[in-house]
Amino acid sequence: MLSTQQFSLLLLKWNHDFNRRNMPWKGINDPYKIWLSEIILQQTRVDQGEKYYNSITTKYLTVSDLSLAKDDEVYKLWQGLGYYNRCRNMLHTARHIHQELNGIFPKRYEDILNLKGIGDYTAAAIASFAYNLPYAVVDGNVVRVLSRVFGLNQSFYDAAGKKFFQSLALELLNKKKSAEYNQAIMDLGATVCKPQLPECNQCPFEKKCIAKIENRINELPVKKEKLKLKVRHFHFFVFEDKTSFYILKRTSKDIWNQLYTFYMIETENEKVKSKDNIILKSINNSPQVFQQVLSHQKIQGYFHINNKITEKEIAHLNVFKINKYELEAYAFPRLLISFFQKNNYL
DNA sequence: AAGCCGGGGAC
DNA sequence: GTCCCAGGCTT
Repeated sequence: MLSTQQFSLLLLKWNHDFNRRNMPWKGINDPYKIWLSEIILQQTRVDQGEKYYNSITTKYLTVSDLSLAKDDEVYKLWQGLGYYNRCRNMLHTARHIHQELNGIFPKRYEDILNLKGIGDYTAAAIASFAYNLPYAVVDGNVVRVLSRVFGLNQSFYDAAGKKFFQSLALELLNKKKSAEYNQAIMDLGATVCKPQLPECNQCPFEKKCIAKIENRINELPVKKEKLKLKVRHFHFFVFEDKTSFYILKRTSKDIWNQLYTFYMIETENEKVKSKDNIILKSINNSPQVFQQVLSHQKIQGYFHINNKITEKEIAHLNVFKINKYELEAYAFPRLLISFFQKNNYL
């Protein structure tokens, strides 16, 4: 059995000798940029998040710069990244720091944790990377590495499991080199101890890894129960003239909050019944159909074009008029981007 | 505790 | 198709 000292030693040696992973935020200590990178990377692959990190940090050099930006401008930069409440919380926190904290990022773990959009993982990441404070990160990478190396059948997806892994991770943490250690274990998980086809021959724990020894690599970590896909039917009504579209901003707690779409209704199936909306007397009944599969729902998008509607009727809807050349100023869901591209608007 | 929130890359 | 990603918030 591996002692905590051995674990840390082997990990740091691997990090020094073999880890060549490089990312724009790696090794920096600006809490603002570290915070941005961590928010962007929540449930998001490094490859996917990197260009968003670059564009946001290029446009807003400090947290105060970001705090002064317009919502729509920032959401536009976030477009396509998903989990849009992260963007909402990010703006809230930037403005809180600018207005209430004189633009100074908090330095204590508890204060960092209290910021909107920051949970256990992100607080530990910022505290260790920016200030080298002794807090252990527990993300998907860490759970996978620890589960395999120590052969843990504990699930991470309940309160007891979270506590268990956080406790173990803290015990293993090299308290004097928390930044280096935390980065190393995540890098190991991302580049060697991968979810599928891990490269055990490059792993410093190969000879000690319980999962490897007992041939349980594919069983660990204990998987999260997969959620069943709910199918939803969204009917979009494209009101347009030569130069303009009518769009609206979504403001419910539903999917795509704060993004823009056409006027839309949701129905039980692919059919729109006249009772579904009295305004839509003359809907086009052969819409363009686009589908988007998300992790938790499948969305069928029906785009009804050439709708006959008067200005007076439009006034009853929640929409406003934009010029077609303004499309690039608004953040749209992927599904609408597909529609715009297919019809050569983008 | 369970549900909800996007989108995409690797296989 | 399946898995899962530098998770967190709401109910």
